[in-house]
Amino acid sequence: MTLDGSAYHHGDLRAALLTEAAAMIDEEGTSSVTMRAIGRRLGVSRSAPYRHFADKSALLVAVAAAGFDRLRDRLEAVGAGDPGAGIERLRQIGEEYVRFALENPGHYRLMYGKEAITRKDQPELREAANALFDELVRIFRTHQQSGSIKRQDPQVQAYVAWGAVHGVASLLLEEQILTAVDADGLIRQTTATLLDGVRAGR
Amino acid sequence: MTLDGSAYHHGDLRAALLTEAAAMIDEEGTSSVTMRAIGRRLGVSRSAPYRHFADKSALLVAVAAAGFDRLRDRLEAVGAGDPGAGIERLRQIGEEYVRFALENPGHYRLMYGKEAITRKDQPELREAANALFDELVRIFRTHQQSGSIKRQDPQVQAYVAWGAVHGVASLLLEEQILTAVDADGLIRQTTATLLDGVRAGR
DNA sequence: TGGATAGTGTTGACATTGTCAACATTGCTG
DNA sequence: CAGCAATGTTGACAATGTCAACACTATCCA
Repeated sequence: MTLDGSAYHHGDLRAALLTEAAAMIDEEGTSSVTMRAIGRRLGVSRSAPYRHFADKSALLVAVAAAGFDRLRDRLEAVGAGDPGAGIERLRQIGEEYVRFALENPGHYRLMYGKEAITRKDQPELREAANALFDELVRIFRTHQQSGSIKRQDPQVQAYVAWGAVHGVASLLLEEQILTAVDADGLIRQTTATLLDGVRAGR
Repeated sequence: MTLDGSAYHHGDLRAALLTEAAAMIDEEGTSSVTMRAIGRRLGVSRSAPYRHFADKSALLVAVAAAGFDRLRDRLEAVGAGDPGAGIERLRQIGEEYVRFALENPGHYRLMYGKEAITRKDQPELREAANALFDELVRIFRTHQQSGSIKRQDPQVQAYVAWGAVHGVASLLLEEQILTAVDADGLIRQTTATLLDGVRAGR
């Protein structure tokens, strides 16, 4: 590969496509991502992406999967400096989850919106989401063993928690929440209610 | 309007567009709704819908709003024959909510997916969603007065509950749930956790 | 009654988009 | 250095949303 600016080959177009698509999605929504537009922004022709992704849907799937990876990294980092912080870490993780969604609205929407992504089970996306979920289950299992939360199927417990934070994040993103309601307070009460519902010893 | 089959005018195209679009959405997803396809199914030309909706987005907004209305009707009907059924009604409403989502997957996705709907605050959709929310708030307020649940801002309480059922519905819809997990059990545990978290007297 | 007029539906046209095929350029490997 | 695989470009095409110009119909008023 050449290093001068007039390179015929881009260098690392695949990675550039992923970050540029993510940026466009957060700036102007998924519908603003067209093959021509993304090519223009990267100084590349409209069909160059086809050398790296089978079609537009595959590109979006990869972007969504990368989103799950980033989200997982952020959640893993919560309380990493203070291990064994007890049940409080659960609350912090839940709040970090919602924060991620609010900071990356378009990206987050894509992660859950299969609309823009044509059928065909996309294992890449499924696996990224599952990795995030497994992390959650592990945390719940740990807290069950330490006796701080109810002993229930940790998978179901994790799904309930995941659903709750995802739901609130989704409502906030879609601006379904009245402006009179304080978003931070809503997020806090969501995690608080969840913890009250799952805490051991009634 | 004429009554023979070769009518130039459809009769009630507006209503037909709404139900047909909803049907197509649940059958093959929002992306399958094209002006040409819906016209074909209704025996009408591609641009006939423009006499009733400003553009495709406006049609989808109307479909989504109708979805919120139908959902509200169903939730209002829960326990209507057994008034004052206590806190148990909350659980039933939550479960009915998820059931609606699972029975109308495409329609439900559209209600919350602003992707397919181009910007421009669509007051019709906002109002339909708010009507549903107001109904929820009223129910929580009632239960607070009867002393069965914690005295908190009922709006926030309603948002937490709404978010939780919406989140679980969304995970189920997007097939983000492992097949080994029982969907009915997950739904029940969601409402149970929520109620435990909100019940008065710890 | 009959004709104006607004409402409703149709066809033609155009720009945009995703995608494929054919071709061009580059980098790497023997 | 020859050749081959990887990567990028342009031309073309079908599908789509949408608008303008035109056609048909119902309704209401003189």
